[in-house]
Amino acid sequence: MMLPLPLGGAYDYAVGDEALRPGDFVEVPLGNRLVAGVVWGAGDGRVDMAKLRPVAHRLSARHLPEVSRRFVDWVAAYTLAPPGAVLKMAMSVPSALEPVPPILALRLAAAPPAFKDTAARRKVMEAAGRLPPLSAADLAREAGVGPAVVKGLVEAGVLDVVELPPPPAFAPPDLQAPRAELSPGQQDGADTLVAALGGGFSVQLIDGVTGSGKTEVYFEAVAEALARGKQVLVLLPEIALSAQWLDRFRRRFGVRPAMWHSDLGDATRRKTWRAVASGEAAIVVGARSGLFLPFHNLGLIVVDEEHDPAFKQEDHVCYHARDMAVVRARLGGFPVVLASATPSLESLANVQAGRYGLIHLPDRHAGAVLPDIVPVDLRRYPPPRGRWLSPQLVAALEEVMAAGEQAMLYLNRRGYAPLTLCRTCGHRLQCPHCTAWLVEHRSAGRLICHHCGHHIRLPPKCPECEAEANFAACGPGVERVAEEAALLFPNARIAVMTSDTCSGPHAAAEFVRRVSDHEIDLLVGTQIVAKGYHFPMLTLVGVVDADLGLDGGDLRAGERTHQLLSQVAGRAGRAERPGRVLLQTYQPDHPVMRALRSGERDAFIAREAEARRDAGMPPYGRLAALILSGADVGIVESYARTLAKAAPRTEGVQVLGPAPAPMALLRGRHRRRFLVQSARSVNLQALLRDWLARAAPPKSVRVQVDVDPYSFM
DNA sequence: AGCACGCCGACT
DNA sequence: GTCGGCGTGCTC
Repeated sequence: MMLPLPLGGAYDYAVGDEALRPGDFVEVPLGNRLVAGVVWGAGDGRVDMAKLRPVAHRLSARHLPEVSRRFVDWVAAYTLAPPGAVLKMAMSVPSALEPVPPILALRLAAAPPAFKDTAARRKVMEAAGRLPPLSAADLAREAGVGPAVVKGLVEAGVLDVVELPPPPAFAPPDLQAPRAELSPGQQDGADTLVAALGGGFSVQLIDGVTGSGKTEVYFEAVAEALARGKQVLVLLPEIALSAQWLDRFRRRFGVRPAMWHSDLGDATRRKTWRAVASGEAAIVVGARSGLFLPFHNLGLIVVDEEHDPAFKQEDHVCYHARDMAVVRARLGGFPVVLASATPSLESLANVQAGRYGLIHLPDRHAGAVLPDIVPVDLRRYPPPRGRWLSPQLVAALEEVMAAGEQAMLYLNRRGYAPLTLCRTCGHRLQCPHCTAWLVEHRSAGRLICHHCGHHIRLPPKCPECEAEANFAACGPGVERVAEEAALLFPNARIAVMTSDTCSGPHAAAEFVRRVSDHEIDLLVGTQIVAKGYHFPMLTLVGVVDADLGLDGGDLRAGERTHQLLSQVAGRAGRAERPGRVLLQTYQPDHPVMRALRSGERDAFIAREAEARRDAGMPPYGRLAALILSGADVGIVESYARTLAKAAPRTEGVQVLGPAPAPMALLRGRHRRRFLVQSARSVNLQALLRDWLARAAPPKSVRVQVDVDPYSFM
């Protein structure tokens, strides 16, 4: 029996008379409570028969399909997570396993017995005769009487209680709906995808610039898979922000797809999980956790914006949803489609190696041209002291504002200023629980730690030298840039869009509407604005600090900056209006800036790939991170030394560390990190398992294994 | 993950 | 004298 708990393995239980098959959901006793689990197979006999407790009962929910169970095992083995922790993701809606409560309705009995006739009762009978079966409350409301009257009639036998079939949870997509006219290039791509649907497992990468119609191309594959009676899963990095994607889906298929993301309500989660299991939900669009839904008949996965770091889960089970989507498709024997305007180096390398097919869509449709990308050298054209917008960018903004068009300023920094220091003694306001500065959020009137949420008001005195408050805000955040813009353009309607001002799908949709309806002239935002939005009147994008994110020891810093800035640039000028992008940088000759300016992405990626190949880094070598954390720094360090002594000494394997993790203190826990690098031929998981088995951590130290780490934080 | 058990400060 | 804080240990 696999239980959705981080237990290290399956638990054995005694089975009574009830026949159980692998995949069945059951309830079993554990300690003094009952937990739901899944029959994983015959017991392994490692636990004494006398110790086994009996299965409480089988749950009525449809079994978890074999392919899902193999997927759970595969992900657990790959990530070194306990299989139960992975299963937990597949059992994220415990209440969905309970029997569906019947929907009861009332209708007139065929042969009612004699009963006392009253005016109120007549009204109810008239309504019941006129309308389809309704719930007691609805019938009372329709008849304009109190609930007691209806209840009385049921007791008198005049109204019968009938059970209604559940209403359809999700309308089936309309496959006959008129579809967008495809260009010849798009049609070729669609044909390739449709052909792939007949051929078992394959991976196709759609590499298409912003506006090239990637979505329309893979919609053809979605339509074909649905027409073949298969279920389809589309993964988006941040489904909550995808109102525009949903609009396009609705235009193509006439309905809203089932959605799956973390801020669904309980009832919707339950309904969706059940509809996926029953097959009623034919198409699901979801965040990464959608991979673990109980599909019985999945025939296609699309991973849109496949390069997006949001697909990497860093907590609990560390996995990359794009990679696991490929695994899920392989186990299910069907194709997976990856799509991006800026594909990941990993996916491009897989194309090069012949493992993935490539569908290249080089053109923006409807004649729109790619924006002009121009670096602004801040060394030669610095902004005035205490300002962040260079004269060039200000001039460009003036032109756009004068023309009645829209502009966007992009800065990947929330708040007003990333650092606050005391002018008297130089003390920097720091989070007590993390290795991080407190970020001033002036609009909220406080300083916030972006890592643990700790917050304080601006103190009246310096906590160090106790001088009367004399703090200096250092560096810009979006709030500060918006303040500067407001000073420069007092008549412009300026809005700040960050996760602080725009949390949840409704707020995001409202922002998108306000920009689309031109209620906003200038949008200042963090990377939230880079996400695939399409604003026809937006003709200028200013990147306030293009260098942000280039430094730090991150393996993918260059690649990611290139992707992010390409995506941001793609917001400019998508309709007939040409767009312009200004990148403020101190490194205009940096390869990332050169690649952006020239549009020579492939050459840039090829150089990055070469550097990674030389360094034996992914995807040409394997990499894993081990993060040790604990409240007591001494215990963590001593365990780190123990681990270091036990480190594997294998040909082709290099262990780096222990070193303080980039966030040496996070939420009050001290962190040390090892990096393990190996050749592709090495079984890294076996090596790590063996290593950790030889030096088990003390109880107060947590070890997190991150195979294929992304964030180096 | 829960939920117990088990040892040290502020209350009736 | 107890109530209860959450550290750590176990659940087939």
